[in-house]
Parts: sequence; C-alpha cells; structure tokens
Amino acid sequence: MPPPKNKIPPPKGTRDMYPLEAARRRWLSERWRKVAIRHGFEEVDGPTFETTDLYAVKSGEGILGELFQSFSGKDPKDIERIRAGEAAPFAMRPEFTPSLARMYAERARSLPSPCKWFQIGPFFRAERPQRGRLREFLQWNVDVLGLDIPAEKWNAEDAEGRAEVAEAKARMDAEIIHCVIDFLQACGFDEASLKVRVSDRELVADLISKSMAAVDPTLLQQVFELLDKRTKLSSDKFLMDAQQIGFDVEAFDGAVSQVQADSSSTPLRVLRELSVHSAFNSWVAFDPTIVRGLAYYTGTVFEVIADGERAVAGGGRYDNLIELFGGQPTPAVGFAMGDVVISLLLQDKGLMPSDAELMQEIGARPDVFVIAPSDDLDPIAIRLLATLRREGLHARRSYKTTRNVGKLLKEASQQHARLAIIIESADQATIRNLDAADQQSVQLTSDDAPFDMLLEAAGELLRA
RNA sequence: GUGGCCGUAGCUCAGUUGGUUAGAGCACCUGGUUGUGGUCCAGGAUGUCGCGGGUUCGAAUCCCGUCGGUCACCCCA
Repeated sequence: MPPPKNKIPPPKGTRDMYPLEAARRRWLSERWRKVAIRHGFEEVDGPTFETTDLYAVKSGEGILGELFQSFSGKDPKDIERIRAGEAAPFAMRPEFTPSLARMYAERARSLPSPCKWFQIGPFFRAERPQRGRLREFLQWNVDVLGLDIPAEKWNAEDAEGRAEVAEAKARMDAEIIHCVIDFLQACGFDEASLKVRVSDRELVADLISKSMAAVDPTLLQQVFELLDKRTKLSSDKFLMDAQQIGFDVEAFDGAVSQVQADSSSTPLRVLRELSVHSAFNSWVAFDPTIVRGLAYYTGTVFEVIADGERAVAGGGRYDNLIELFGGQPTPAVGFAMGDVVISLLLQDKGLMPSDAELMQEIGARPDVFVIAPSDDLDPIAIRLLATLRREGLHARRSYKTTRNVGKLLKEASQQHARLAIIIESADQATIRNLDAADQQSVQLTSDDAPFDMLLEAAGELLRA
C-alpha cells in the first residue's frame, strides 16, 4: 500500500497512548485490580464485541442508538440488512453487565454464592465526546451476584423471610460501596473532595406513592426522571413539571426529611450496614435525587460525585437481570468506574503520582543504568548489561555519543533509574545509588566469577 | 444526533487595521565546560498556521465547507 497522502488522525473520541499515558492507564488499572482482589473479588472478562441481540434484551431503543455496530463483511446478507436499516449482527460492548449476566447464568449452579467478580477492559459508546466522556474508555466493573444466605431463601414471600433477604442484600450492597470507597481512599481522596450519594428505588417509590393521589408504573418512572433532573432544573421549572404530573413536592420532601430525621432507623439499610465496615459514614449520604438512568436498577442506587466533574462511578442493585438472561432469579449488585473522569480528577486534585512513583508501582522503573565513559569500555558495558538482564533486572544504557559522565548521569536520573554503574576500568566500577546520591567503589571482575561482586552490591542496594 | 465557542512547533502561547523568508518559552538534538544528576555556554532541527475550497495583486488573519476539541441538550446501560 502506498503511504497515505493525508494524515489519518485517531477516530473521534479515542486516544493515542504515548509512554506516559500508557503508564498512567496501567497504573490506574493496577490500582483497580489490587483493590478488587483484596476485597475478595475474582477477575473475569468477556468478548469486546457481542451479538447485538444481547444488548436488545433489556430496554431497547436508547441503548441501540449508541452502539458501535460491526460485522465481518464476509456475509453479503449482513450488508443487505444494514442497508435496509437493520442493526448489524455484532456490537462493540458498551457495558459489561449483559456479558456478566450471561456468564453467570451459564454456570450459576457451579459458582460460589455470593459470587464476587470484577472486570477491567475497554468499552465503546457512539456518543458525542466531551470532557470526561470518550467513545473508547477503560472501565472497572465490580459485582456481587447472589447473597450470603441459601438460594432457597432468596425469593422468600413471608415477612420474616423478606426481612432476612433485605438484610443480606444490604450487606452485599455495603461490600460494593466499601470497595469503591477503599479505592478512592487509596488514591488519596477524602470525603471533602468526593461524596457517595446513595438512594433506594424501593424506598423512594414508597415515598412517592405517599405524595401522589394514584401511582401507576408509568407515572412512577416519570417522577424518577423528574427527580433525576432536580439538581439541573430551576426550582420553578421543577415545581411546574411536578404539578403537571400530579407529584406533590412538598409532601415528598416532608416524607424524605421525616425519614432522615428518624434516628432510630437510618433511611437506608445499606448505610447502616456500611457503618459496620468502619468509619465510612462521612463519605456517604442519602440523596433521593440519585436515580441512575432508568434501565434495570431495582433497589439501592449510588453515585460517586465530585463537584465540577461528571459522576466518577455509579451502580446499584439489579435483582431481575440474571433471569432475563436465562438464569434463576438472582439478586445482584454492582458498580462501574471509567478511567476518563477519575483520571481528570486525579490530575485536578494533584493526586496523580509522579512519573517515578508511577513507574515504580507498575514495575517499569529501571533498576540499573550502565555508563561506559570511554569507547574501550563498551564491550564490558554490553556484557554487564546482558548479565544484569539475565539476573532479571531492568538494565539500560545510553545510546548517545557523549562520554560525559555528568550528562549520562543526568540521562539516568531522567529515566528514573535507581542505580548507576560507572565502569571505571576493566576491573573496577562505581555503583551509585541515584535516590540517595551516594556511591561506592566495587571490584568489577574476579578471576572465576565476573561481575559477582557487582551483582551482589547492586542486589543489596535494590532490596533496600 | 442538535446548537454555541475554539483550532498557530511535541507542550503553553504571541503574531500589529489582510502585506515579503511565521516567533518566544519549555521539551528535543549536537558540541563545549566541572568525571558525578533536571547547571552553564554555544549551536541545531521542527510547522503543508487542523484540512479543503473561495474572495484578493497578496490570507495564519476575511467567507463557506469539513475534521477535531470543548460547552449545553442527550446519555450516564
């Protein structure tokens, strides 16, 4: 193929990742992974593209419009269908939940209960990009499927059984929220910069029904939609819209504050459960305007919010989704966090680690930088590099022509190397700790074991 | 997808009412200087002024289109 005449930029809403950006992304996903693992979640993954039907199972219209559709191009029928305005057979995954639900339903009988899974990978949405919203992004999904009580009890009908289930759900919800907060804390955020707003659709639906003459499911949806917009609308507009659908705002607000004021029972079970974990109360608050889309949440819903940015993470309980994908009715709860908003926030708050810390954490920091101050020492340097690398160390050298030791040390520190080894002669070297700025002279070779003394000294410094 | 704003070197920007070979700082490269770390000195390379078209003797500058970014709507699965 001839070289393209015009530059071809990356597609809208995608990113080219140069070493620094790639290192940051890896650092973030390592953090995600580390936190999820220490909370007892196991990593899973699915295909990055799925059958389009998978996303049509729940909802339908709105979601399909934001899918990146795809097809192999090998089947003429596909092209005909697409020409006719039908959906392509495949779609780049816009979320993980349907894949997760399918995977769980497929093997539910042999999986532990509760089943705690997390996933990290790229997702795609054909939305118009904005700050904090791209068309390709990395997402961390964490879910708890099932409960910590026997499956026979999950669908109990009697009052006592239902109470037991509600308690179990609250415990799982709390585990999910605890996991997010732990991650945020590990990144250096505190409750002043981020808040977790929690609501419960069942509870709010209950409060709504007390604020309206008659409630049917459609009307309930409308009220949820309106509540979702409450912080965005002017209060006049909000009140007008509420009146139009017969929603008594005053009564609703009264019911909310009454519930909040009742010190004998926290409004949300999940908040009560969360306080058992430890002192996370300051992070979380009940907020009835948190609705989280309208697709499939059934109980607890929550969002991590920072002012000035869009939501950092969000999730909730989706108790009827697994059966939609062919499984037994299974209570489930989870959340997702994208890399875009959290990265912006880390930058804004100065919490993004320095390049050296970043490289250290992802294991990309050079252990040793070898300096040969004259041409005749080059062969020794090359041999030393080979030896260091065979020992499993990350060893580098300069590719510049200069022999100026000062400049080469500068290069070593720019690359954040931990040690510099300056070859002085055929049998003498200086090993310098670049962090501590101190150095020692070491014998380079001995008769029977070349580099042994040096390796030992370097190993000692690196372990420190 | 709809509407508003923006687009000059890798980055942050300057560029006089349209006027000749488009600039600075940082970063990068080379040489020198103290054989010991973001120093100092000297030098260097880099832009199809986002792209395409139009107006004009002449366009980074004015007009149209397009691409990209950004803000609002939307969405937040």
